Amino acid sequence: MSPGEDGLIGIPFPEHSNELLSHLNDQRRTGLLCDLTLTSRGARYPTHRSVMAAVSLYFRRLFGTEEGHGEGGGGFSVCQLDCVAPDALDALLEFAYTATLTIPSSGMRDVLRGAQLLGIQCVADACRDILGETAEAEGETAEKQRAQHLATESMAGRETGVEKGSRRKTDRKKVKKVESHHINSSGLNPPHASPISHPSPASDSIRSLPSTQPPSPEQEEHHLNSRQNGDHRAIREPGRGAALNGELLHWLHERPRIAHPPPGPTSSDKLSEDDEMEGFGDNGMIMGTTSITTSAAERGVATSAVGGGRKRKSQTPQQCPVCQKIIHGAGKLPRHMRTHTGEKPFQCSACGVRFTRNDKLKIHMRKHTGERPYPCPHCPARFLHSYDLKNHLSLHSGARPFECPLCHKAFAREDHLQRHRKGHSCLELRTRRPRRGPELMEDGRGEGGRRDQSNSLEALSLQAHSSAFLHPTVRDGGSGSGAGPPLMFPGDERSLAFQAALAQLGPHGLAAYPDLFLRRLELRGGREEEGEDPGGTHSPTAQRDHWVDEVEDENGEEEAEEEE
DNA sequence: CTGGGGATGGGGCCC
DNA sequence: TGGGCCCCATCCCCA
Repeated sequence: MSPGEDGLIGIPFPEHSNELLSHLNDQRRTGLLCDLTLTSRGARYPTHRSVMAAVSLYFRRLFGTEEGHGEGGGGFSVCQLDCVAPDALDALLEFAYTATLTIPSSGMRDVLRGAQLLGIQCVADACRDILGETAEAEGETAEKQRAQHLATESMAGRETGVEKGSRRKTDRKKVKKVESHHINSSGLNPPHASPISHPSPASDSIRSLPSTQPPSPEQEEHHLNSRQNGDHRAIREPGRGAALNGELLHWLHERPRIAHPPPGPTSSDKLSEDDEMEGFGDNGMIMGTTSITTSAAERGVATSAVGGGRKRKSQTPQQCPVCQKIIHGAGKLPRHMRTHTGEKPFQCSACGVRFTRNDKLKIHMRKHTGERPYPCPHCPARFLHSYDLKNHLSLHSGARPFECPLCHKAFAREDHLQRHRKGHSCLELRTRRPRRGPELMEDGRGEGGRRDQSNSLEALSLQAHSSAFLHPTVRDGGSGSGAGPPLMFPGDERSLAFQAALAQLGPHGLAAYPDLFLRRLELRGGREEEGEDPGGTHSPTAQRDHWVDEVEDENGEEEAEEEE
């Protein structure tokens, strides 16, 4: 490897993330390098600003705001979070440092509340899913409580706030952000929800603020419906009481509405017009895509929510008493339960094979009847399943939309890419640095081979926790913002917390994140001004392709250098 | 290791 | 609300 290769070789260390977390957790337990102490009702939790900024949107915004003061993360800080129950805070910290959330069911609500307050989306989602039904029951009361809180709440004193240092309040704007941030602590305002914050004299102690409740599914539904009905103003205008409060509450558990690529920096000013970005565009924060790995389910919800044409079916999620999993869809719980009981009530009359589901039996029966209802239009092949046909069709088209970002090998199927990624061949190939171009062109860059980065990167999307450590803007590269928003935003507060997190991760940490790796290439190439949309197109896909091509061109150039 | 077929479980839509 | 049907993601197995 030549010196010029820095940043180009991505050698994944799958265990690194875990080890890193483990070490950080050790440091936390021993207080080593801890530069932030969270307190809750007397309990103190030493932690690391970088970690908290990486895992929590709340802190990300908070520290991003503070960076402007030159604090640089060097000052020892105390953040009083009395609004988060100590047990919940403890659980959330455990999650942050271990990727595992361990909580008693009785404490679920507190954890949910804390996750919402701190902007830990995946935890909030998980808790909310589990609490879905019961939260509904409390919805009305909680709503009233929040409305009352909003009317009466006031800022917690700065001495309880984030920085106990002597940082001057030179920037009223920034102070205001922190203030609204504290409202968040009580009324669940987002740190940047300034348009609807209620700055008030810092008189009340944060401890005096009653605890808050997470929004119920009904509230979310109401909110969603409002959005769907185009009634955006109703929930955006300040001073709308409960409805406004609902909007405030929504900021942290904003789910991805759709899989379409979030706009890059160049289109951020359009965010406010986008349904999914509503309420955040004015902050320039890409919030609607906070969630990380959009599951198929989430994408489904997203589609129905934004598609406009489809109504969002009111589904009452049911919780599996065995695995606690929330099963969506009416009548789906019995079906799910059979996966636990092993009950297979549907038996094939021909061969006696039993199935847990009758639709599977029906498909199975096609074997006996010879029915293959999915014929390939290009060849005589016929298939039992539609997805088999889909897979098969990729053979005809030659499309290999799933490409390994490390070795650039392209696959026709996502699961094959995943399998490839799990193995070591990828690492091996990449280390050898085979010639790229022609091979790739044959494999996946043909007509249909215009790689679908959306799928490709999405397939490589990080595990939930790891993703939670990535800045949303970066994570969203997987779902399409890959329009090439730069990894860092010079002068942008978003970058600072993220950089801090990266610093904590170290260079190897980056290698563990494929899409990050790609973006690092871009940065390294001195393309920070990418945000200016140099390609002249605002098409996310076009931009992404353009961007990826340039990255590869860059690789090619460096290979040439290497040969020299 | 890769390509391909099949199995499994979950969610959405519809009745 | 339950269930049928379908699609999807993922996993497993085999050549």
